[in-house]
Amino acid sequence: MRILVVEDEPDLRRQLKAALTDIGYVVDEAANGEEGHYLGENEAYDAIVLDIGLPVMDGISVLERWRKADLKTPVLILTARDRWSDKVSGLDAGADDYLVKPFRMEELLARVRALIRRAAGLPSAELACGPVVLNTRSGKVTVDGAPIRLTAQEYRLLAYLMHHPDKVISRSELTEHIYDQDFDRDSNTIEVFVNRIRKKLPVDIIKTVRGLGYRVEAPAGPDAA
Amino acid sequence: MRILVVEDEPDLRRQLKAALTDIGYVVDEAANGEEGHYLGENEAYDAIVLDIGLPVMDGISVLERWRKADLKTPVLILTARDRWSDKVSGLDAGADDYLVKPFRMEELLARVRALIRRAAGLPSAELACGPVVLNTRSGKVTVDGAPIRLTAQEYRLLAYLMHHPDKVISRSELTEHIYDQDFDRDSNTIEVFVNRIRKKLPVDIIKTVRGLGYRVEAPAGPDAA
DNA sequence: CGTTAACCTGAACTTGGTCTGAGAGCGGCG
DNA sequence: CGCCGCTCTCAGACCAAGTTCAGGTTAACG
Repeated sequence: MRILVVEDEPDLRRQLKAALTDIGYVVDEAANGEEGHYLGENEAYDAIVLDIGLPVMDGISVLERWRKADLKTPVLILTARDRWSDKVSGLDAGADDYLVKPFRMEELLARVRALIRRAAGLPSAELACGPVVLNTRSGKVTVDGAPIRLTAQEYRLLAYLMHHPDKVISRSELTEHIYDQDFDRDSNTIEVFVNRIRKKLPVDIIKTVRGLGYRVEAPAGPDAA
Repeated sequence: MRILVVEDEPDLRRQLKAALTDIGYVVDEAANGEEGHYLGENEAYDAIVLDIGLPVMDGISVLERWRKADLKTPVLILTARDRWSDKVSGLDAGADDYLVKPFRMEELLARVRALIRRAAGLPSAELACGPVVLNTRSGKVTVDGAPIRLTAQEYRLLAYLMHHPDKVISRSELTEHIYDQDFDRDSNTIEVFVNRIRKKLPVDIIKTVRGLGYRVEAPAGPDAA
């Protein structure tokens, strides 16, 4: 998953990036509203953390512009404690959640995770596909309860696919979401990681759709329901 | 379906082609207005994506010429944010929709899909013919709810036929719309694919009209069916 | 009813996308 | 500084989609 952090204060920005990176996300950062707005509109993020009190272009305006341009990425806004009304206008402008500064990093991580999960329309923090279970909270994958050791990239790839069950994900969409801005397009790393994951999982939940990309099937066949 | 992309900036052109190809369209590209104009007039497209700010011959002129020549293909124009008036003149010149740069690829894909659908006079993104349902958004075909595995070409062929129910489609019209520029005319691939589709679908919705081509019948006869 | 041209169909062939193993590059950690 | 594990690159093998071909079948027409 790829996250955008828009925060002017260098120290907090660094902390946010570090914490989000630690739990396995790919993070881009913007130091002001203008840059943030541009990135949000042009890159593919799974969630955005947006400080409301920004120089150059304030957070509310950025958010409003995004929503006007029909950007659906979930946004978590950060507000100062003494600017209580910002929270309301932020939610009005289309924020999906808010957090009052100062906050505990743990809290933020939990909320970002929840945003990504809800945006994918998933009911639980545990994504299951047959015997394979991916826990977004612990960042662990198990098969029939037995833990599987995945590297960072392997996990990101699998997590992204499992967040979009039954949907064909193209190679380019995958690279957009598990790498940051600059990455060589014509490379077969995606295939290599798919291969590795397949070798580590006893069941092959990743189907390749020739010419289009990959797809993991939803757990339970929705059969004659 | 076959799309023409007229865009001078190589990077954006590549992205557009990639995205449209990803969702199963056949894409031709032109790097300037002249080339674009020529292709649009001489090849059979189902939709055209046209950048307004082009060298050699600007987009508005291209579009005007097409419309003057009575070309009815739906056209989506791309305009720069700061050239607001272009949008208006573009619509005046006969554009069917517009998008302001920068835009999100998903947005563009949705609009192109909608253009093609509307041009065919279809009310919904789901094309039905008896028990056979083709979903243009997900690119999936089901019969009585059960999914059918089609290859890329099979899908294109079926989609084109189902976009024009009750109309007899000639072999040459089919090849024009599911292949790009250079394709060997005297070949029986169309017949082979029709055959394959017939074998995959339990009901034969593709009727052959001897000497003319193929036809799928409209879903439900209003009454005495 | 026979002839002809159009169409169908199964199988072989070709092509290009995908897979996969081995190894180089790189950074972290002891 | 050297080891180790992760990531990426490359080349060749592999495989399914796409195409061609050859022969069979069907409809149109006199």
